[in-house]
Amino acid sequence: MPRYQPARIEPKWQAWWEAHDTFATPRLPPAGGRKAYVLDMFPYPSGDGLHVGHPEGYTATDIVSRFERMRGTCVMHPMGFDAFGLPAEEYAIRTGTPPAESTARNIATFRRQLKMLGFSYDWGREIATTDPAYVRWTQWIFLVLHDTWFDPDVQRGRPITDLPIPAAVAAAGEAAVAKYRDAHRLAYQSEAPVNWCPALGTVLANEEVIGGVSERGGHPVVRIPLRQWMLRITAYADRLERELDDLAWPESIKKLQRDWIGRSTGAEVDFFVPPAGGDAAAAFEAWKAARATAGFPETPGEDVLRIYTTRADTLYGVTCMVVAPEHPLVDRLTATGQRDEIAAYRDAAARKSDLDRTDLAREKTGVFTGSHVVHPLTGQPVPVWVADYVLASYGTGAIMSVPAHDDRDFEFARTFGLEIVTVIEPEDGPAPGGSLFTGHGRAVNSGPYTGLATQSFIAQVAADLAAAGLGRAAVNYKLRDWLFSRQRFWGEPFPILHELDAEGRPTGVVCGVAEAELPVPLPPLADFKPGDTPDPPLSRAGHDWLFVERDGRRYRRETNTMPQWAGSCWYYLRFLDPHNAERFIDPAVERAWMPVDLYVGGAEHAVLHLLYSRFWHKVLFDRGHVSHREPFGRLVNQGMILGEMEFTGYRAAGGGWVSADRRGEADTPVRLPAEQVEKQGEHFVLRDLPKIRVESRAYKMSKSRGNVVNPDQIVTDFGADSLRLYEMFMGPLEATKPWSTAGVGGVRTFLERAWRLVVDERADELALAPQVCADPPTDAQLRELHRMIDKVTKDIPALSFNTAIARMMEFVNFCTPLERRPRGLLEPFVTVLAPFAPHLAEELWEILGRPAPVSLAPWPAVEPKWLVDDTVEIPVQIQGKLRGRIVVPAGADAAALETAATADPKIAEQLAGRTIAKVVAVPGRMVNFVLANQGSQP
RNA sequence: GCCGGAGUGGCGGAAUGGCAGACGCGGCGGACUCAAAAUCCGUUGCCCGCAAGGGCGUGUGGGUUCAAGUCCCACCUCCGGCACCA
Repeated sequence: MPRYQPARIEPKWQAWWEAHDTFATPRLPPAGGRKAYVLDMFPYPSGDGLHVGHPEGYTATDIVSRFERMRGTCVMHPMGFDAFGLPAEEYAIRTGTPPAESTARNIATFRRQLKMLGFSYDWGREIATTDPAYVRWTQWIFLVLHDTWFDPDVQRGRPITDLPIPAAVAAAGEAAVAKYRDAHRLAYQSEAPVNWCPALGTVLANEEVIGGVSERGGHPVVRIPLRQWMLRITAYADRLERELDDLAWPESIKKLQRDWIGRSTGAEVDFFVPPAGGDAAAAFEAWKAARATAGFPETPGEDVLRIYTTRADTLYGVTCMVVAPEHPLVDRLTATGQRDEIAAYRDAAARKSDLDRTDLAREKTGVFTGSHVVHPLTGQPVPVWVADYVLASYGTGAIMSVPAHDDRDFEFARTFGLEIVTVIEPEDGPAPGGSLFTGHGRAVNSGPYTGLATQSFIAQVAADLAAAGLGRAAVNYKLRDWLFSRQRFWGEPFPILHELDAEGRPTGVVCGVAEAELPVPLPPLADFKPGDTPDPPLSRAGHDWLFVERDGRRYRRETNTMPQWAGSCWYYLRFLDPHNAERFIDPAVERAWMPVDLYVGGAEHAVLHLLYSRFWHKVLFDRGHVSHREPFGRLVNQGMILGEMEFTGYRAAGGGWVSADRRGEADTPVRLPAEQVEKQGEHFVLRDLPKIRVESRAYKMSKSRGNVVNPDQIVTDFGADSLRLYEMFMGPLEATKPWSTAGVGGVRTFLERAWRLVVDERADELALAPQVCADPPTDAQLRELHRMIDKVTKDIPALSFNTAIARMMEFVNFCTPLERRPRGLLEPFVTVLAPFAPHLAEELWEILGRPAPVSLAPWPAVEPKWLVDDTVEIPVQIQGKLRGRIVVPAGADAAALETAATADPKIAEQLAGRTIAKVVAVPGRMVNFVLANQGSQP
C-alpha cells in the first residue's frame, strides 16, 4: 500500500503550496537581505501544449530558486505567457475561433501543465502579453520610443523636445519642425523596401527572414516599398555591442550578437561624377579644388558617387564601380544607349525574391551603365556597373570594385572580363599576377603609398583623403533598423493617430494617443484574416474604432500592429510590479529587484529577443525609467532535447539491404529495433548481415518523425518529480541530449529507493521504516552526508545538476544497506532533495514528522571537519604508470609519501636494482618515480 | 565559405594537468520466490591469462610535461549558427 505514488502526493503538495501561498514573493526584498531574480524565458502558449524542452530550463531555474529560498535569499521567480503572435492567429484562422479565445485556452493548458510539474512560481504575478492591462504599458513604452531621439554627441536617447532644430528648419514653419522631429524619433515611419511575405500576409523584420524565406513557415518573401514603422535600433548599435562586455553571458552568445550587429570600420570615399559633355578632367580638378577648401560633405551631392570600403589600401586596384540596382544615382549614371538594358536589369532585380538574390551558388550578374566616374587619387576614369550583389541597404549602396583583392569583385571581374590590377603582395613574396589575394600585405603599384603595410596604408590614406575633403573614416553595421509594424490582427495596436484633412486624407501629421487613453484596444473584427495586399486587417475595423476626434480635428488610427517581440521586450520588468495601474513599474521596485540575476532559455533567442529587449531597456534607461544599463546579468541557454536514439537501415528498391555509407536517394530508410544491430568497430551494423552498416543517431523531435515525447504522458507514467529529475540528470544543461524513456525509469527507481529509506513499504498504513532511528550518526556516515551536501551546494549555483543528482544517488546507495538509519542522516538528505524532487521531499518530511513545508526549511550547513579523511589512498606510479597504492595519513607531506611508497613491498620490488632519477610527490594526490635512462647504461 | 560547440564503454554521461569511465540505462550472475514481478547483493572498457598479473585504451597524427581526456600545433568527422555586409 504505501508505495511511492507520485499521482497521490504530487497534487497533494501542489494544492498545499497554493493554499499556503508558499512561494508568494514580497513586493520588495527585505532591506539588507539578499535577492535573486531567477527568470525563465516565458513560453509562447502554442496549441500543442508543453514540450519536454520547456521543463528543462524551467526545472533548472526552479531548483536554483528553491535552493536560494532555503538559503534565506528573497527569490523572485515569476511565469507568464508571450501570447500574441502569428501561430495563435493562424490557428484561429484555421479553426474559425477568435485568437483571444484560443489563446486563453492554450494559456490554461500551459498553466495546468506548469503547475503539474511543481514549479515554485509566484503565480500571483502571472501576466500575458495580451492582457489589456499589459498592452497598455507596451503601448506606453512605444510612446516613449516615439518621444525619444538619439543624441550622438552623448550617445544617449533624449526627449524629442530637446532636439536642436536647425535655423533653416525653424524658419520653414511648424510643419517643417514637426517633420524634422519625426525624422529623428526612435520610432519613425519610413517608406522603404520591406520584406513582404504573401503567404503570411505580412511584412517581416530582416531578422525574421532566413535565406529569403520566412523564419516561420518557410514561405517566400519579396521586397516591396511600403510605409512602415521602424525602430532606430542602429542608433544603439555601438552601445549594444560595447556593453555586452561586462555581461556574464556565454561567449558564443555574445559573439552571435556582435556578429549580428556587425560593426565594421572603414572609410567613405567620393568618386567624382563628371557632367555630361564638357571637359571631364577640368571639371574634376575644379571639384577637387573646391573639396580641398569646403571639406567632405555630410551627405553626398549629385556630383559624386560615394562608396564605403574597409580596405582603402586597395584604392589603386579599383577597376570599376558597382552600385546596387536601387541606388538613387543609377538614372543619372546611365548612358543613353544603356537605358533599356539597365531598366530591364533593375526591373528583374526588383522582382527577384531575396532567396534568388542571395543564392551564393548563382553566377554574378550585372550591367554596365555606359558612364564613368573619376578616381579621386589617380584622376583616371572608372566604369560604373549596376549589379545586385551590391546591397542597397548596406554602406552607401555602392562599392569600389577591387578584383585582385576581394573574392566577390574577383568573381564579378572574371564573369565580365574586367581588368584585374594587383596592388598588394603577401609579405612572403609576390603572388602570380591576376590572382586573388584578400589578406594583408605590402602595397605595390600604389603611387606614393607603395611599400606600405596594409594597416599603415589604411591609416595614412584615410588621413590624406580627409585632409583633401575626398573621404572620411566611417563605421558601418550589418544591423538594420528594426521593422516594427505587421499587417496582422493579433498584436498590440499602435497608440498612434494620423491627422486627416477635410477630405479625409492623411495630412502627414502624426501624434501619439494621450497616456490617459491607453490602452488602445483591438477592435472586434468578424474577419481577422490578413488580406492579399499589405492593407492591415485593422483597416476593416468599425468607424467608431478607426476614426477619432480630438480638439476638433479628425484622426484615423494606425492600423498596423506590433510584432510579437514587443511584449517580450519588457515582461521581466512587469513581473516585478504586475498590478501597478499607475506606472509600468514602480521605480523603487525596479531598483530593488533588477537586474535579472539568472536568465535561462533556448539559444533560439540568442539574437532577436535578447537584442531587442536590451535595446528597449537602454532607451528606458536613458529616459530615466529604469536604473540599469542592461536587463540580464547571467544568461544560460539550455540545450535542445532530441528524440530517442534511432537505428536506421536502408533498403534498395529490390528489397535488399544497402549499407548506410553507400546508400542512394532511392533507398528507403527503415527504423530498426536495437536487438537487430550491433557495434562493429566504428560503426553499427546489422547483426545478421554485418556487412550492412546502419545509421545511429538521435533526431530533433518533430511530429512528422513521430518522436515527440509528451510531458503529460511522462508525468502519468513516472510522476513529475521523475520528469524533473530525469531532465536534470540527462547531462549538462547546455548540451544537446537525446531523450531516453528508460532513463526516466532510472531516476524513478532512485526516488523509490529514497522513499524506502524513510517509509516502511510493507506496512499497511503509511509508517516510518523500522530502520529509522534517533541514533547519532557515525563519523563515517557524517562524512558521507557532508560530502554529499557539499557537492550539491556547490553544484546548484554552477547549474551542474547531473553531478549533484549522481552524488545524491550515491548517498542513497550508501544508506540503503544500513540496518539503522539515523534521522540525523535522513532529514538533511530530504532537505537537499527538496529543490530537485519537491513533492517527494515534502511527503517524506511530513512522514518524518517535521513541520511542512520542507520547501522553506533551512539548507543544511556543511561542516568542513567532515570533509577530510584521516587517511587517504594515494596512487604510486613508476615512469608514469600506476604500479600500486599506499594508504597514508591525510596530511602527509611529499617526503612522507616518498618514504611510504618506497616502503611498500610491491613498489620496492619493482624499484629494486634500478636508479631513481627523480621522485615527484604531490601531497594528497600521487607519487611518481622517474627512473634513470636505462639505455645510457653500459 | 566563415564563425561557434562537440568527439570518452553497447547508450546518456563523470573526471582543479595527477588512479579514465563517478552516477544512471542496458547486459550478465546470485539471493528471495512454487514461479514471476518487485526488491536486495554482486559484476560489467577491450585484449592475453586458470589465476596472480600484464598489455592496450578518451576522433587522427605530432608536440610540451615526471605525468595529457585535460595544454600546444596540424588534420578528420558530427551538430548548431551566419552567409555577396564590400
